[in-house]
Amino acid sequence: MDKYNPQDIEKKWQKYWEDNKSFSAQDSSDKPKFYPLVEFPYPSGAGLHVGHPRPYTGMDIVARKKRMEGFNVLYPIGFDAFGLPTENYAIKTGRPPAEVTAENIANFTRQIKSLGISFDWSRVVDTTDPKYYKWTQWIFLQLFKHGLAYKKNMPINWCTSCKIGLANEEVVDGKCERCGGEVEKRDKYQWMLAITKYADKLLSGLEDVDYIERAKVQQQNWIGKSEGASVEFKIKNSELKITVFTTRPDTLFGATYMVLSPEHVLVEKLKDKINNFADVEDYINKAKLKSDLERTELQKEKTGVELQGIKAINPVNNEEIPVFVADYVLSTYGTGAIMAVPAHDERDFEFAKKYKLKIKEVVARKIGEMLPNSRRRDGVASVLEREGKVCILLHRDNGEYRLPAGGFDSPEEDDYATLKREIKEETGYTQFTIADFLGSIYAYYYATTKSVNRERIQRGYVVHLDSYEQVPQQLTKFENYDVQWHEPEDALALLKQNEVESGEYVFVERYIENKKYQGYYNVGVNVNSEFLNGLETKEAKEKMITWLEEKNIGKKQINFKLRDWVFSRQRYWGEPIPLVYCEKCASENKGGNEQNPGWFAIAESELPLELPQVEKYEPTDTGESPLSQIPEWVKTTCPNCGGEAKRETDTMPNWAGSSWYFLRYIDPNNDNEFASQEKLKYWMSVDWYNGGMEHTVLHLLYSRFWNEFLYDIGVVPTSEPYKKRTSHGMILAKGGEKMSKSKGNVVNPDDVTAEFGADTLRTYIMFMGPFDQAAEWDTNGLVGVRRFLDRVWNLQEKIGESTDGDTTRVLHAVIKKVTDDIDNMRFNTAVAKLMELSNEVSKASSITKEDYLSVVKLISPFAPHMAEELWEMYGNSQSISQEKWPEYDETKIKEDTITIVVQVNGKVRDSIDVPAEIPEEEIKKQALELENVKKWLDGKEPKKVIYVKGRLVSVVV
RNA sequence: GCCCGAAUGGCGGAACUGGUAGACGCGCACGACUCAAAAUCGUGUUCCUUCGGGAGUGAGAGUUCGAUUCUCUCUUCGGGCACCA
Repeated sequence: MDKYNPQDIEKKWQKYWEDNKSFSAQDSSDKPKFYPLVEFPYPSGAGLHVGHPRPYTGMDIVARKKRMEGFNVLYPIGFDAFGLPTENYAIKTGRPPAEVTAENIANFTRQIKSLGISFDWSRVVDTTDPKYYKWTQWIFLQLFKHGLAYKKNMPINWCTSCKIGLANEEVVDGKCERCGGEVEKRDKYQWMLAITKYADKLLSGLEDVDYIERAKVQQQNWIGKSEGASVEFKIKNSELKITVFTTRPDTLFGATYMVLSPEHVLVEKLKDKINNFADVEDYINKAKLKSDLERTELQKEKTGVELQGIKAINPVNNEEIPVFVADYVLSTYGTGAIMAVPAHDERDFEFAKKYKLKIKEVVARKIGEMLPNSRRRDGVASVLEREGKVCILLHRDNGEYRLPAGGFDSPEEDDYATLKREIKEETGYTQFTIADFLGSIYAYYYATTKSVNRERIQRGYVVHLDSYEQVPQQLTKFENYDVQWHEPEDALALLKQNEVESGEYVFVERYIENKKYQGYYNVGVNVNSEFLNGLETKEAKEKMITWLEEKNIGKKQINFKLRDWVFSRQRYWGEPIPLVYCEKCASENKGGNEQNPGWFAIAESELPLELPQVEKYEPTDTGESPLSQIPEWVKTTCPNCGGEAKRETDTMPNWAGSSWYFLRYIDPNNDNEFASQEKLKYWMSVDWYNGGMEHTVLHLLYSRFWNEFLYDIGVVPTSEPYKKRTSHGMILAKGGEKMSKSKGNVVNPDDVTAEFGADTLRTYIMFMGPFDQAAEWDTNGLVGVRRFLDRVWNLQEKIGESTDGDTTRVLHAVIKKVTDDIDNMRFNTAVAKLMELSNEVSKASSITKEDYLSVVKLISPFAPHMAEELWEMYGNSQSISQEKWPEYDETKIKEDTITIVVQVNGKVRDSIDVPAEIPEEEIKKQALELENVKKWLDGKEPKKVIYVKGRLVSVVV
């Protein structure tokens, strides 16, 4: 027998697969289809590192097994090759990006092929190939024609030292990634895609797909749907209005001021009426200078400036309220203005405290359950304090504890008067000052002292006792209390004894936790809100929206965090945007796109609009794309009037090519369509898409958006492109660091395959740990996996006349386990089971050829080269990848004799071997007769004997 | 701050639906083969122990005959979002 020699074997089979097109998918077949997908790589100059093979191998194992289970599998690969690293390399070396890209792709291809992944190499796509980006441009034109692309003035990141516009990803900690220079915002007209029009679809589409939960949650958060209302506030002595978005229209009565973002257009419009405009302008300029980072980092203290001379009118009570400009309000969310409700919003509360603005409470926390025959009696409660202790009253007859509290005697009585009266009556103290307000509670409860149900709004106060002098308590029949002083925590414990959650308990809790009133930011019951009083938040919202809609000053509104997609890059190495601008048509308002006067799509027959050759790839001083430096390319004729016109010189972001590549794999060489309808119907959707967590928001969302759009215009068969989405963990260098060129800790798969072989690399990467978790690279681990493969190879020696019973049983159990594990991407435990199987066979005296080949088939998705070689050696001509996946026989897994563990009081004391089908009574009897069990029973009668079938007997004494 | 996820031997990790914790691999120790070493094969390997046992899955409580698994509180680490009105 020859030794296992992966280097020779692997080259041989890679050539065989290539020559025989073993993994080419069939566009029509009787077999069911299966379309697995991995994210295609960016072909960098650095080549592959060991992180790349993880998703490729994982899905390869799934794909290979599916083929053996009789599926027609399309497992494609390609290259996402537009983008900055190549462009930056071109700038540095002056070499054309296309040339560099071709080299990198060739290298990546060689490396990926050396791993034995069963990709269909006849369908490779390259996003920089004009035959491919012809259709990227075509899709963009469809978006343009359907009103989903528009040009808008947007701030871009401008590096002051490189003098170029940077993509967001190139800005690291507010500095330029390349030179470390300052980055500032500059406004530029940019093409935008209206992804926000698909916000609802992108959100609801998540309900029907099988994505890992994290990916769904991240997308949901990114889309950020919130339901609420828009409300108009009039400005006093002006025709102008301030419109706000709020998720809490129920708190409108508590809106005591308004805030505009520094960028809000109204500030300029109100200029003449603002008495302190110089101050306001100064504040706005300072806010503009702050970078995004500073604005969010300096969130410790809120700042703002009042627009003096301006008052807004709260539409629900016609109160005049002040208006501020403050940068804690974002121009990019909602309407860029808010109504501030300091009592029920943490940020507004903080701001109001600082600028001493009115805080009006309109929502009270709700306590208890609605009781029948409730009687409303509002009142106050006081946390009466003295030397750090608080006053508690003990009822002499029923032992109930309470705080000094009571209801109002007359409608005119205010809180202070009620406190004064009640504290005197119940405690005899008369000298005190109000130290703090603790908020309101809306409570339903049973008043034991008076035997009635009550419904009450209770306002809580911290009351500081100034003198300990007591007048006699004014006891009545029901109010018969002893005054006690307790530490606040003890008081809380005593109040808790009342069993019913009381407002008073909550006040002492707030007293301890907050020390003072902090506002209430949750849902509750409306107070101080006229027609909303007594309503719970949900009903109050609805009633307020109805009221606003009736008065025509507001309406129900849904708002999203998702923003439109900035689609322009002032860069060379991207798809040219195939649009033309005609000044003449624009000024004469002739034809063209409604939202974009003067802009026209080029004729489809002119696609692809190819990237021209240029001398230099640097962006220009003005931040224009390098394409603007080629007059002969820019100059063109207007598709509308035939006159002179200019091409758009911006290019697309590199998210564009990857937003639809899964469609092109289906029909990669089609020159007439991006893919044939027939083929799309056969292959779509992608059955299983695996990728990195870093792409769950942008790439996944963008590609879902494009696919949903293409579905809406009737050119793809499914709304959602991916049925299932999983994620792989990163592979880290030793020490848990990320692998990076600068740290010099990158492991190149070429070195690993040269030393150990591709099959060892593949199997090791799968064995490292759970597929979806990060794993540390450890060369020692490779040794163990190589030993395993050597052992499997050497098991040939065991081939003989028979397989013994134990080995047969293990084989069938492993078939079951491995099949199940692959379906669930539990590759690490699948490999462990295969190792157990090979250990088992090593120990056995012999194994039949048929059973040995079953072992080889089970290993084939992990170590395909070795499996093919062994398969060939034992007289089979067809590739093992065409063979049938082993099936297990449940009856062969069953054991005749099983080991039952016997526990006494939860501790294992013995075990017995019994026939598998032993009756419960019999096993219990046997267990109790065991010497060890008798010893631990110590003569006592067992209280209980539990039998868990096939597992254990538990004896309880 | 908010929302997720995790924590198990010297190390990576395993454990079905609550039922013998530590599968599998690495490392280590001993043994076989060898003049010797490597490779390979075999045996052992959670900790403590008076060898009867006892303790043990980040910490503390709870439910249970029985908890790595379920509930609550806390600690640490990782990830995502972050003034989103």
